[in-house]
Amino acid sequence: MTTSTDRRRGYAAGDARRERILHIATQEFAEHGYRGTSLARVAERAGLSQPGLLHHFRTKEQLLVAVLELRDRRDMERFFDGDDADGGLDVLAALVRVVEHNSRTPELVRLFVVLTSEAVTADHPARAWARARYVRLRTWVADALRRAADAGDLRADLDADATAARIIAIMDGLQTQWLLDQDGIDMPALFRAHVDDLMQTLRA
Amino acid sequence: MTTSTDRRRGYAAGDARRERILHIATQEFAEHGYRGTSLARVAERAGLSQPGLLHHFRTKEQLLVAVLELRDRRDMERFFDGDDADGGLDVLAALVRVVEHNSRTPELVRLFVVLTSEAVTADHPARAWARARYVRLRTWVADALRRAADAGDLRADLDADATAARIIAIMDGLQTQWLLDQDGIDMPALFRAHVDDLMQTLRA
DNA sequence: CGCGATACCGAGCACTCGGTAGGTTTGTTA
DNA sequence: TAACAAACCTACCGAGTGCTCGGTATCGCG
Repeated sequence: MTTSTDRRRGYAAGDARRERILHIATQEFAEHGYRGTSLARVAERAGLSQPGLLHHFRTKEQLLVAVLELRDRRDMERFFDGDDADGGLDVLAALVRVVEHNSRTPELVRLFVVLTSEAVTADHPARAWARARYVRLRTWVADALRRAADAGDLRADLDADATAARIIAIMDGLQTQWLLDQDGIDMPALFRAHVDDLMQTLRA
Repeated sequence: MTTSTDRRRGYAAGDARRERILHIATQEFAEHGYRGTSLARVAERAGLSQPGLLHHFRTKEQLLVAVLELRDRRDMERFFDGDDADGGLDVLAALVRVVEHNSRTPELVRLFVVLTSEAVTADHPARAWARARYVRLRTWVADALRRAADAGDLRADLDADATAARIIAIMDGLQTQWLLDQDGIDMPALFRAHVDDLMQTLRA
């Protein structure tokens, strides 16, 4: 089961196994999507039987949720590590660093691109997650932009919500193009150029 | 089989049936992706048996290819209809119109978003198509931008390839956000704002 | 009319899917 | 050490997958 908040003591072997399962499931979901991933294959790679896997995660959907929760948690930790607090304009620099980091971990980028887009199909278990994630991201970037405007770093009349949506859109769009042609697309450079142009337009 | 260039005479019933199958398959692929779509369901909705469907399209993959070819053809016709020829700066206005049209046909947008992203997974039959489509789109927008620069409408030092990649990225990124929250995201307005900013930055 | 191509259908193939039932072994704790 | 939960296993299920085989009925042309 393993929701994000359970404190179990003992049974270290089980915990280790769950961790390994999540690691492998992350790879499989990234490479084949949710529908294209089979529990049997995940189980085989994790070194147990398929019912053995279902002992730890009762359904395929619960496995997916656990993978997404773990990744969200990891990403949050990573992001609010180097520079935390409010930030304001720093958020743009932080996003550039995120894109640079992403360009070194294509498998995790693939996970988000594949699952997010798969989630726009009917009755997909990750739909609510994808939607909530976008709301969270947009709100978060928009708030930072507003703080930057209040601090006088950006024009007071900027449309923070629209700008946030556009920044996130370009991150996502570049990821797709980059995954299909990693040699032909310089994702970090393209994103940095966009942020530079944005600064030029929005500077107070 | 029905490749894009075959001129068969007679057998109107078969042609009509194929057209209907393609129409339904387009909907199914858009709603469930390639992996989530079943031939049996497409056949049922088209009013024939599953082997009957496979008589017209020998494999699931061939059905997908036929759907993609038809859509590419339709889109090209639509786009090069109102204003054709070179265009230069007109291309940006044309792209704005495309986005506005897209906002009225969410199912077709979904088709591209779902299949393109599914295509970044391993061994996906639409991978080559998605990659080639991006190369084509980028080249096409970049060429138009270069013509606009040559004509003196845009700065001579603009990076046409990078700008083209970014424009397409934002179109795609906005589509994903919009599909997940059609009421919360004003896709045409956001794209138009981006193009306006771009013009301001790149005007000669 | 004759003849080949087209347009199907029913049955079934070999396989995979997520999930269940019921059991044994291993580990932890009182 | 007794009690119990966790960590598996084998065996299996029903449903669904894309696809094939072998047929038949119909269509269109010479």
